[in-house]
Parts: sequence; structure tokens; C-alpha cells
Amino acid sequence: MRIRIDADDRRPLYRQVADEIKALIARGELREHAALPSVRQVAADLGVNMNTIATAYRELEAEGLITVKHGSGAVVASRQSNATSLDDTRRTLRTVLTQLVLAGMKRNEIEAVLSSELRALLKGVR
Amino acid sequence: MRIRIDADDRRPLYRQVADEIKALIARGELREHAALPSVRQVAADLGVNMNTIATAYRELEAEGLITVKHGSGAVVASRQSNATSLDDTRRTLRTVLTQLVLAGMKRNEIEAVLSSELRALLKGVR
Amino acid sequence: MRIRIDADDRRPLYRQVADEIKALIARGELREHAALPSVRQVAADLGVNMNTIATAYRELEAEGLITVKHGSGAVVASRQSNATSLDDTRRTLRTVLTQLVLAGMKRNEIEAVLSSELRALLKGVR
Amino acid sequence: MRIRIDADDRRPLYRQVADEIKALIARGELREHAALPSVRQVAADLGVNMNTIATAYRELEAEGLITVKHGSGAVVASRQSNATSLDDTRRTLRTVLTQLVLAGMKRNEIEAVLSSELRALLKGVR
DNA sequence: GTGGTCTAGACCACG
DNA sequence: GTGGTCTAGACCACC
Repeated sequence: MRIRIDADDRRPLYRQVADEIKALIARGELREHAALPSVRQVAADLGVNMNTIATAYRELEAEGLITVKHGSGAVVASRQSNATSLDDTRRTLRTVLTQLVLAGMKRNEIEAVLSSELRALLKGVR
Repeated sequence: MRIRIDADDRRPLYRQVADEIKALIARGELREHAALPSVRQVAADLGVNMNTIATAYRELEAEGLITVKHGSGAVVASRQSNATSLDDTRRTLRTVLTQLVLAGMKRNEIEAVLSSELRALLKGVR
Repeated sequence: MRIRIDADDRRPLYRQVADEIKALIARGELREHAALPSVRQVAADLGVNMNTIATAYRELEAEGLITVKHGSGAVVASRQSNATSLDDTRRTLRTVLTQLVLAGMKRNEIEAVLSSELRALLKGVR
Repeated sequence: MRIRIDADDRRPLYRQVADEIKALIARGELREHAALPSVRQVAADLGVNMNTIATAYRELEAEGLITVKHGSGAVVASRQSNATSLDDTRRTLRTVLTQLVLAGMKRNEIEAVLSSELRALLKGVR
């Protein structure tokens, strides 16, 4: 289970980590009740501050995707409620689509990008 | 031509304004060479500081979407270069799709959302 | 004698006009005591506000390059003192050279640009 | 590593700062991945407002010369794209050369100034 | 009238 | 500690 971060990515580190873990859950690579690696471990692997990973885990817990148990690490929550508001998601989606249109892409080109990314995301076990 | 901002939106104000204007351009409601409302005007309409709007306009100019002429206001640029990197856009797209999957949506439901938003964006004169 | 302005040029209009006239004088196309076209005329030709041209002429007069005679128009001054400080000029030159270096040009490429521009400027009567 | 600003310089402060840093990069005094001093530090050194320096850094980032990471400062970018248009640079160069001619300098004197400035700029480690 | 620059000071986000 | 955002208000440059 590999988490990647990218210095050229403009998202803050903690969000890159959180987003990577979300993708693992979405793809089914991390299933319900699966244990996440410890904060310390991830921090060491990525060479970043432990606080950064702790912040990522806190965000995931706030969204209801993982459960952090005192002393025994974090596990994927049983029912993903995903507290991220659908409003936010649709807003972001609109922004993305606007960027694609302004980049000069035609409708069918945009549709191709969308389904290619969706396919890539869902090609996992799910 | 109405610009909306939302206090519940977590993007900074200046970016909400910039994104709204991008959408207007993408939809064709603001065409090439069309004049944008003045910084003071928008600031008064939205009840925010002039500097906030000036920042939004500066960002749009830096991306090549508008041209600002000192004493005479801003207009939509003739050829949109759109400096926003496609990498960033695809990264954001992946995040959005992940959110939709985590919200429990099935593949066909997600496809429905995508095409509905795309249709809404392109239903303009374009 | 043609003065050109360019909407894509980021210098203010009045400075574009002033710079064009300076170039005409430098090239010898406008010699000592030659009459400049009237403010009204230039404004009409270029389709801009008379104030803009008046500002340009005022700048040229302040630099000692032209003499504005009440009621009888402007003429090129007899001895060009050119009040523009050499400091400013050298500062601008340094900025230009820095841009060329940062654009990745090698020393000999930069030298080629410099002498090509200099030749173009001096190919006039001078 | 010293940044100088000059009240007699007609460029805005933030651009003087940005231009000074560009020159440091061009000369090789600031190499790839080198850390820039913090916004607060530079502001304190120069006795100007933090926002002024932040504006300079934002401009440098927009031109692709530096990368700003939120909690950890700014570094020189790995590959300089230098978004400044070559058109603008050549226009400025023409203006500079015109000034030199109007200052009464002969062709060979101008060539001497040009190569002296170019040598000064490139005498670094580069 | 338009936008540009700068200040002082507040509060937030990131590591 | 770092930079980011926003405000209020001043003064300047351009048309």
C-alpha cells in the first residue's frame, strides 16, 4: 500500500496524504475495518513531519472515513458516511469542467477525459 | 450579469469571484472584448473590499483570460491561453470522482452527474 | 510620419506615443526645428483622447526634446538635452538583459539581439 | 545576499524587489532549489510592509521562477519557464537604445555600454 | 471615472 | 516558525 506525495502538487501535504488514502478506500484497496499504517510509519516513509500525517488522519476521521482508536491505530470505518458536503463536490466539479472548456476542449474531448478518469478509478476490486 | 459569492464556500473570496467570471467566459455569457464591470462596482455589489476584487482580476489577467487597461477597465482577452496547468486540473478531477465514489454513488449515477453538469455549463450560446 | 500604438502593449498610451516620437527623433526622421503634428491631429489619427496626446507632448517637453509654442504647435528642440536620467536608463537596460538571460539565451545570442536592434534603430539618416 | 531598493527608482517597490531577485537568479547567486529569505525577513530588512514583499514573491511565482510552499517558505524553481513575453522585452530594449541615442552617444559608445553591462551581469559563477 | 501601489493590522492555514 | 487572505484607508497614475 503505497502513498505518494508530489512536491509539484500545489495541495498542502496533509491533503495530498488524505486524498491518497481516500482513493485507496474508493478503489477498495483498503476495505472496511482494514488497519491503516501508523502516523509515525507514514511520516517516516514520506520523510515529512508527524504532525502533517496526524492532520491528514484527523481530517479523514472528521469526514467519517476512518476511526482512530486510542493506542491501537486507525482503521477504515464500517459505514463510510463521507461528511464532505455534496455542495462542495459539485462546486469543485463545476470548476474542473470550466477549466477544461477554457483549455479549448470540445464536448466530446471532455467526455473522453471524464470517462477515462472514471474508468481508471473504478478498475479496482470494487 | 450576476456574480455570486457564498460564505460557506471554503475557497477564498477572490478565487470565488475569479471562478465565477471564468464560468461566465466558458459559458459564452462574456465574449471576447466584452467589458467587465469595474472593480469598484463589483466590490460594492458584493459588499467586499476593492482589493479583494482587484486580486481576482489580477489572477484572471495572469492566466491570460482578461486584459486590464489602466484608466479604462478590463475586457475579456481575445485569445484565451489559460495558463492553468492541465496536470492540476486532472488531479482535481480525480479528487472529485473519488468523493463521488465515497459518497456511495454507482458508476451510472456518477456518469449522470457528470453529464448533467457538463450540459448545464455548455447550454449557453456557445 | 506615422505613429503606431498597440493595444497589446502594456505601456500606457501616452508613453507609447512619446516613445514613438523619441524614436523618430533618434532615427533622424524628425530633425531639429521640425514641426510636430498638432495634438488634435494625432488624437484624431489614433482615435484616442486629446488629453492622452497632450500628456505625451508634456513629457517630451519636460525631457527637453521638444518645445511647445503657445498657439503655434510643437517643434523638435534645437539641442536635445534628454533629461531622462542615465541611471534610469541603465536600470532598465539591466532589467532587459536579466530577462534575456532568464529566457535561457546564451551570451552570443544576447549579443546578436542587441546588435540587431541597434542596427535597426540606426539604419536611418543619422 | 543583499536586496536593494531605491526611493528614486520609479518602479513600484514590489517590482524592484522582484527584479533584484531575478538578477540574483540570472547571475547564479541563487541557484535551483536555493531557499529565499522569508517574506517577514526581507520586509524587516528593507523596512517595508510584508504585503509588499509577498506581492513580489507572488509575481515571481506567477512567472515560474520560484515555488512558494505554504508553511515552509520559497525556493528557486527547478526549471525556469520565465513567462515574461519576449515581445515586451524587445520593446523595452528598443526604448533603452533610443534613450542612449538621444543622450548623444555614438554607436561605439553604446556598444561599449551594452557589453559592459552584459559582462557585469554574467561575471558570476554561471 | 478607471485601476495600481502601499500601509497597518487582523486572523487563518500549513508544517 | 512560515505564507495566505481580507480589511480600511490613503495616495498616485491613466484616460
